[in-house]
Amino acid sequence: MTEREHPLTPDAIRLIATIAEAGSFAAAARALGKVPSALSYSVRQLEEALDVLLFDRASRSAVLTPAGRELLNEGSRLLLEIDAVASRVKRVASGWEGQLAIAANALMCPHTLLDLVDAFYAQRDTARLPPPTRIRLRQEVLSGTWEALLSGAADLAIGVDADDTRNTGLQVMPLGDIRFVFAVAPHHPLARLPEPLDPAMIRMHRAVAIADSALRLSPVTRNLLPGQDVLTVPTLDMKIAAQLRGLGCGFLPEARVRPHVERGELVVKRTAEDKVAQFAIAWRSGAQRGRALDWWLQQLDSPRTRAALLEGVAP
Amino acid sequence: MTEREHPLTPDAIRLIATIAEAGSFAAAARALGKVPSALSYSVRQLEEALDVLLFDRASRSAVLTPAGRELLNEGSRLLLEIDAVASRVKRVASGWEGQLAIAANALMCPHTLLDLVDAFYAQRDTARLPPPTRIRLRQEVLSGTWEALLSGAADLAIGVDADDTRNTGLQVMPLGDIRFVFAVAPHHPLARLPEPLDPAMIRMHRAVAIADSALRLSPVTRNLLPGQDVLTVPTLDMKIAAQLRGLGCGFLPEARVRPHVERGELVVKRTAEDKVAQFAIAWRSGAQRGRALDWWLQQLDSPRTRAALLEGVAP
DNA sequence: CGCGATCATTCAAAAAGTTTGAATGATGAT
DNA sequence: ATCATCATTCAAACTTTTTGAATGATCGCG
Repeated sequence: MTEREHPLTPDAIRLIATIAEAGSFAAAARALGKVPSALSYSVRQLEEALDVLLFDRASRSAVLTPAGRELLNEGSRLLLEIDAVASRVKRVASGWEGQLAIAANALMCPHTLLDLVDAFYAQRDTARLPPPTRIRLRQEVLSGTWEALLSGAADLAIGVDADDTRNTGLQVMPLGDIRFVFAVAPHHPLARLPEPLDPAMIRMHRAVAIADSALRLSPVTRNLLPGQDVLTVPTLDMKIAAQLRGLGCGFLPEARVRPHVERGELVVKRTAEDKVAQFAIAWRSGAQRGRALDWWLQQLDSPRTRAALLEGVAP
Repeated sequence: MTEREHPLTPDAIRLIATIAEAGSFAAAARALGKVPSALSYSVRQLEEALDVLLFDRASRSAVLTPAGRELLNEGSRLLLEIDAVASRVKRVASGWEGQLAIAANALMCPHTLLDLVDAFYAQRDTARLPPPTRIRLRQEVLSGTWEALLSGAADLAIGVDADDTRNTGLQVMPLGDIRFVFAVAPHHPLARLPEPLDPAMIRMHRAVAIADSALRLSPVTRNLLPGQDVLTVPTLDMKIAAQLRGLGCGFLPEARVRPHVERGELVVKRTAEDKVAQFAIAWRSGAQRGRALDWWLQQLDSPRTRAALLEGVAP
């Protein structure tokens, strides 16, 4: 004898809902084109399997018990989810990925990323439904973007270091450059010194750096001079905030701090050499390419979108 | 002919999961005590109903298609939810409410409320499960607590004004008193004046009041002298913060501001008369009393718990 | 390359589950 | 008190699922 089948089927839930709505077994039977005894039989099967009375039998009309009402409430929600799963399975069968994980370098403009997510979900197919693919957006710092891609935690990486050569099994296309400037608060001692700043003078002041989000590295930073004090923060925004408060000095993406510079809240100081970093987009080439990844790669192929990611200019 | 039944039943999902886990229809059939053709028939029914191929038929072993994998993932989650609903329906049948809405006066100590919620959910029955009742905790100000109860939005009200007589269809039991003190920041002008404070002097300074959360009232406040300027804030914490900053003056619950007074951050000034408010607990007596409401009323029957609610002392 | 074991699928027959229709007792409206 | 409508029970009929046999395909092994 095989395992007993689960009684809480979508049709069982719909039956309870229909009876409750119709007010009686007889009325529900008429609505369903069945005879009342068929409903009586099915409800009894469900009640016996759950070991719970769903309808009050003392009354002639169909009155739900508290448990019956609970089943009605929770069951209605379940039906919606079951329909959603069925719909989603059909969509995946049509070529969409179930989910797409995107690792974005923290230097990428978050507004532009969210604009892209918005545009992705604004798509409508012939059934007027958005793509079924669940986008998982994650933000990484420094080598964390590569890390997420190589480890399989991400399918697409936006803003990987173009000079990094760890690209086995990946496809890469250029994204563009980000120009960095050395910035301090107006009341910071370095703000008053002549340009270009002497490295020895820089070393005497605390740097503000972002902790690398790469999983296996201990918190380590870049662009630090040997022996320099350092304040480590988790995000670029906090780095900017710290430097605005004069808590330290360091390089910041020029586009992101331009408004602060224009308002006199930060001072840009030239250093011995300009600092420009080159970025790229990378994705795993092994797995079959779905429609969601296709769409994102197509968007990222646009110079305008790339510029927006790098500079924070709306596309 | 009646409407076609929904194909995504719990047993259908389990079947797909069993085949995927076993690696072949034949192995799954052996595991289920059935013949392979029964599985072949059921899978085909499901695939035809969804109009989706779930298994790759080119291979002899059972390989899921992307859609099949999606069904497996989402279906596993659905099964857990379906089981949870069945379990919950059984629990409700045993006397627990599906949910219990509690409206607490903002003057009640939030930590004590959360302690009670913790203790409620820490209960375990013979099946080692917590109560199935979902607690909906809401915070109200002034007559909002009564309002929530009378309107049916809440089943239990903690901290209703004992002097309010709108208790038709409700049961009430006393909770206790809250002593209020008139407090200002040390640098506030009223801080330097002799006691008891002259009402004319109080009227010349802005009061800080909390907006009444009662639904149908326009924002109106209590304990204001005619013609007095008033800053209205949404919460007691913000009222305290505003008064700490010297933004205004007014009555505050003595227990809640005692630490600030002890640290010299607020100054208590005597006024023409002491202010003590009496509070009560009320619940709707019409509906049958479930085990969750029973539990809460039992807890609130304790003088120690009441004191904790009023004074912020841990029970 | 040939052979044997195992696989999935098809199909007729059998078994199990659901529905029908008749009968019965109960309830509510008049 | 009477009548219409209700839910339930049960045997018969209908529908769905499972079985067992047959078939063609695939994979591993010698």
